[in-house]
Formats: sequence, structure tokens, C-alpha cells
Amino acid sequence: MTAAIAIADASGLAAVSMRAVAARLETGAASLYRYLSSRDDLLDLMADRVAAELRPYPEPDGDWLDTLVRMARAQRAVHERHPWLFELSQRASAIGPEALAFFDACLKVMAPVEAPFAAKFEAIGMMNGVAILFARKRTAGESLTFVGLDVTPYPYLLAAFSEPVSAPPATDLFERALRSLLRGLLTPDGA
Amino acid sequence: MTAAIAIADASGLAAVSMRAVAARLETGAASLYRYLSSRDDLLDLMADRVAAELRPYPEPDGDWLDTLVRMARAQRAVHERHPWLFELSQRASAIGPEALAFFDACLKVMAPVEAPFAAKFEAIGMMNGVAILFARKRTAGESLTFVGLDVTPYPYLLAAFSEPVSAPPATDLFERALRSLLRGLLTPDGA
DNA sequence: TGTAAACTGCAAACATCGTTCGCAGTTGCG
DNA sequence: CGCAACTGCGAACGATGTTTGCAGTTTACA
Repeated sequence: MTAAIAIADASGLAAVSMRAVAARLETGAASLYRYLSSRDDLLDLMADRVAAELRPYPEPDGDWLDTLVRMARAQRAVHERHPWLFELSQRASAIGPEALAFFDACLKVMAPVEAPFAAKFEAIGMMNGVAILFARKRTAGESLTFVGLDVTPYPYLLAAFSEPVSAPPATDLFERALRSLLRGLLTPDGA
Repeated sequence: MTAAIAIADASGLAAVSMRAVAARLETGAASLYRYLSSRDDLLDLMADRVAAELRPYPEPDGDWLDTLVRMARAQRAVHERHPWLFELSQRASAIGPEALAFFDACLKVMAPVEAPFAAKFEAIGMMNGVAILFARKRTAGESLTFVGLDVTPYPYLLAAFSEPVSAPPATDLFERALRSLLRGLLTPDGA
């Protein structure tokens, strides 16, 4: 449901209650159960709907690693656009056709790679994980709050805070990390 | 509360309700609010209590990278022991003294590294993320369920499944991935 | 010791949640 | 027209986190 996604984008996953979605649709909460079997169903649909934003998949031209990196970048973008997707990705639920299509597209890109399916499977999982990891880093930012905590027992932390803040280092770590990880996973030699 | 952690270990985070914890303590649900201000408070305490299992921190002998890898391994072990910790780590809540102590210990290990604090901060975040990533991989396993989905539209996926399963590749990818990531983040040259 | 103040435990109640039930109103079809 | 199937949804159920009010107990001080 587009309405549910709009609510989640605006106010987070917790705000996606059946009553809230129904209200946005100007109907009653019970009516939703004519189309959905449960709230979990709704969440699955949301995840799959948003997975469609990964399209169109890049054509596997040139290096397969380049193509995979481009796909991972798309994944990261989607996760930045919809931060609540992270919460969904951890639920053990049925994966939808869009997610499966993306999976298939990854396999297609990896077709020229000589590696067992298990390795490719793991590689896709890692790619997904790294994409989420970096998306969260940007989303959450430096929102660490040492609320009311005395930092004096932590000398190194204290010293670090007294250092003048410098420019963020961040050359494109995302791409480098992903490349070395995938290469390590899919090619016989080490990284 | 130890009781809450026991419940979470046994039945997952969702089972940690105020009433369930109170029942385990043979008391009433409302009584808990004499010691906790909310359920979120309880979850924060659980996370910090479990972070204490990261002790004792290794002495920074030899290479700092070796030591960090050892600490990341401890993190992964904790996440495997308490899978619900993953759900907690995504909440933007106050971090407790144990987590801060671990953070401080990481900084201590990184003391000989010539890098701005921001880079070290990111490195710790990445180390944490990778540890969780690998812990989840082992916990969740291959529990993907293409429940009732027709896979014929996904030719590469179909082909992959027809391949005979081979032994898991998994040389110690965890360590290699972590090393290259941390090195890339903390040293001037590329990985 | 006696009394007032403070603290503690907790049953009951409230708001909100996901979900189910049953009943009207509508539609489709012979 | 009549009947069956479908649709929308108010009301209610069970569970959740949290608040409230009231007893029972401990503490502090004259």
C-alpha cells in the first residue's frame, strides 16, 4: 500500500498502525482485512513494493564487479530513502517477487564468475548487509547521545573529544569495502 | 534485569513484556515501574548488561589490527549468544557505561594509529556493523523461504538451485573483510 | 515510644494496538 | 424480482505499556 509507505517515510514504522493506514484511506481499520491477512502481510508488501525501486537493473556490461557495486549503490540509496526498511529487513518473513527478481539479477551479473552457488549466495547477502550498514551510517549520523553520562572514567574517549574536529575522511569507503569483500568471496585468491 | 535477559534468550525480544518479566519475578507488572521508568529503559539496561560480556578487553599487545579483530570476534560471539541484541542495536537510545567502556577500549587500542578521531569513530562503527552482519549470517542461516513462490520467472535462480550443493567456502572471511575494512579506514594507503 | 512522613508493592483502570465478529448495504446473476 | 455472494465497518476481544490510587511497611524525629 502506498499509503502505508507514505506514513512510514514520514513518521517511521511504528506509526504504521492499521488504524492509521485506514484513516489515511478514509476508511475503517477492519476494512483493510478484506485485502490483507495481517499487519505482517502489509509490511511484506511494503518491503516488496519498495524493492521495486531497485529497477531498472543495470545491464551486465564490462566487469561484473563494477555492475555489482552499482547495484549495491542502488540498494543503499533505497535504504536511505526509506530508513524503516532496515527494520523490515531483519524480520524473517517471506520475500516477495521483487526481492527475488533482484536476487536473480545479481546471479545473472555473477554468471561469468566461476564460483559455487553457495559462495554467490553469501556474496549477495554480504552485499546487502554492507549496503544497509553504510545507509544506516549516513541516516543515523553522529546521533550518539551520551546523555548525562560522566565520561571521566573513559580517558581515551575524553582525549578524543578534546581533539579539534577535522574534515570527514570518507573517500569512497563504501565502494572499496564492497569490492574487497566481494572479490574475497568470489575469487580464489585472497583480497 | 537478569530475568528479562533470560526471557529474551529463550523466547525473543517480543516476549519481553512487562507482565512476563514481572511474572518471572513473582510480582506485579506495575511494581517494575518503581525501578524502571519505561520498557525502553529495561531494554537499554539489557543491552548494557550484555555488553559487559565483552570483558575482559584484550591487552593491546602487538599489532593494533590483531587486537581489534579479537575484539570484533568477541562482539560477534555476544551477538550470536543473544540474537535479540541485534534488534536493540538499531534503536536510537542512550548508550550505557559498558558500551562506552568498550568504545574507550577500542580507542585505547587505536592509540598508536595516526588518524583523526572521526576516522576512528567510523572504524568502530564499521567494526560493530561487520560483527553484527556476520553474527546474523550464522544465526539466520539459510532460512530463506520462497514460500509458495513460482521461481520460473527467475532463470538464474532456477539454474543455481539445480547445481549440486558444494561445501561451504568460508575460509575465515570475517577476519579478512574486517582487516581490509579497518586498514582502509585508518591508514593513508588503500586496501 | 508515638506519630508523621516517606517509601513500596500492586490491583485496577486507561489508551492503544492487532485482530475477529456480525450485521447492514451493495452488487451480480438467473 | 429474488437470492447469493461480496464489501465495508462499528463494536468488541485480548494483549500490550503505562498511570493511578490505595493499602502496608519502614524510616525519622520529638
